[in-house]
Amino acid sequence: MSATVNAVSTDEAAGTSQTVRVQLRLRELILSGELPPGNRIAELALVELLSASRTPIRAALVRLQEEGLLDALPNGGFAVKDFSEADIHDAIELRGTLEGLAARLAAERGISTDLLIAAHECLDHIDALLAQPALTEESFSGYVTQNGRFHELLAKMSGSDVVQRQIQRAATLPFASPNGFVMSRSTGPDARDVLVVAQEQHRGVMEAIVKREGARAEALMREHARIAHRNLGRALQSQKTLQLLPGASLIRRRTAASI
Amino acid sequence: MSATVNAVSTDEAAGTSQTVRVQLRLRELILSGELPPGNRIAELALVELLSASRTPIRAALVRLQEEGLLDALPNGGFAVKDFSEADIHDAIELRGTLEGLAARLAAERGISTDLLIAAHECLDHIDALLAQPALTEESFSGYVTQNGRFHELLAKMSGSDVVQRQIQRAATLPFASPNGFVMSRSTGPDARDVLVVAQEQHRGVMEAIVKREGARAEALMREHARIAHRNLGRALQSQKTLQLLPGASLIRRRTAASI
DNA sequence: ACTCCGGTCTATGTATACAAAAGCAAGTTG
DNA sequence: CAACTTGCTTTTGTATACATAGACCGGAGT
Repeated sequence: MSATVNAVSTDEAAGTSQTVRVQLRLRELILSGELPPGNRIAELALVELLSASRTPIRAALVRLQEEGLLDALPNGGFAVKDFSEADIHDAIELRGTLEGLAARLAAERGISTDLLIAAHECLDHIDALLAQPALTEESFSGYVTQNGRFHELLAKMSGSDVVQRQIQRAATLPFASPNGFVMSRSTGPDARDVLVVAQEQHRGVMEAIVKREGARAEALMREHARIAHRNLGRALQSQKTLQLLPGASLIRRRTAASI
Repeated sequence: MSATVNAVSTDEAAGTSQTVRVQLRLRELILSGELPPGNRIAELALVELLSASRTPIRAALVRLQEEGLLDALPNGGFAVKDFSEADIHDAIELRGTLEGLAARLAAERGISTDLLIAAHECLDHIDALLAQPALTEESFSGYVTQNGRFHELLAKMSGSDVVQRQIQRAATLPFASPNGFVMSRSTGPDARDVLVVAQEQHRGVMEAIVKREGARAEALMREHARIAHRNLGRALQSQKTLQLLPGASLIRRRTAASI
């Protein structure tokens, strides 16, 4: 399928098709702040930047638009979307609602032992990381990994592909992702405390699911997502912690001086 | 932008670009049951069927895949997705949850008088339609219009583009749409009663939103969506009412004899 | 007769060529 | 001096050509 010589200039992981490679690379460019929001994206620039022809680039742009990272301009072309603080707040609330739905469905329908075991492995892992009084950068990285895995498992526990898919879509926005603001909180005295609280909620949700307490599982999962609200507020106050947030450049500050 | 002669074979509404035209026509083909689920879609067949080149067809296919109507096959190409009864159930629950979120946000944040007036106009219109003891086909059509408009307005009342967008995405599946099963219930003795109940819930939600009762608004909206669950069960029992459901061919019957 | 292998062929992914519309700049005119 | 117009340039949307990978079919061998 892949045509011609497939001149892989950047010899990095490009095992897949051009379209996928371009899509991944484009997402990186958007979230890292190159390709600033608002301006129209010139396809020709991407051609030489990504060393692919316009066709796969165009396909990737369409996919990213459907994902919600790009806006379709009225006269053709795309621009990187920007998000107000309110948008981010709502995106977090949205993820919480969807994860709450997943938790409720899991509780009502029951989950497979495989998923139960995997989830408990996750949580045990996090407990081990939090057992130390002080957190290293490594601990944080480990938490991020396991936390992401737990949320992924929870979506699966819903037992519904439709719900799982929608959760994945809602978490595409980097700030709405379960790990969105975790790294931005890695410094500071109460860094560990936040994770301890989050982990307590993880345990609570699993207990509720096992006990078939749907309403409790849902409420806990919603509240769990709301940790991100507080983290958002803190992150916006400090330019330093904002740097740790992927896609920080997409946030449209209220006090925007430009234009 | 639009190249060449733009040979509009079917001279129907084609004011927009080729891609949009193809996308709309393709959705029709999928929901109407041509392009049966499971089989790979041959792009060349679409070229002569839609009289457009492969490029806009391909773009439309990608968009429909992101919408969830198509599956990407492992070795390239797309196939029309099919949905189990459980999938449809979950899609309805999902829409209910999202509309519940919209209602709660509307209640918590308050809504503009413009939206309030528009919503009440909708509901008054429905009341007028239901005032007659017997329902004509025209009444039903009117209900569908106003019902769709009400749900659209409710999404707007959330005050959040993010939420509104997600609701729209969740309602892409025809059975998950607010009007999905309404037509399939247009016959039968209790047809009017169902609409009366639904309208009562409409009124309840609006009252809750105005009174700033977020939890009530959310719960009512969820329950409102669940009307579709019962309608789904009835529709599946009768082949005749199933014909009235757009996209009925996408439903994978449990007792599928094929393969 | 069944299986394995090779050739052909079709269909997808990709690259590129082309046409038209939007944006920009410079020139001209009131 | 400003505003409008006109022509060019840039850029997108579309059409098409090409290369490769998987599918299908036929034949040979065990």
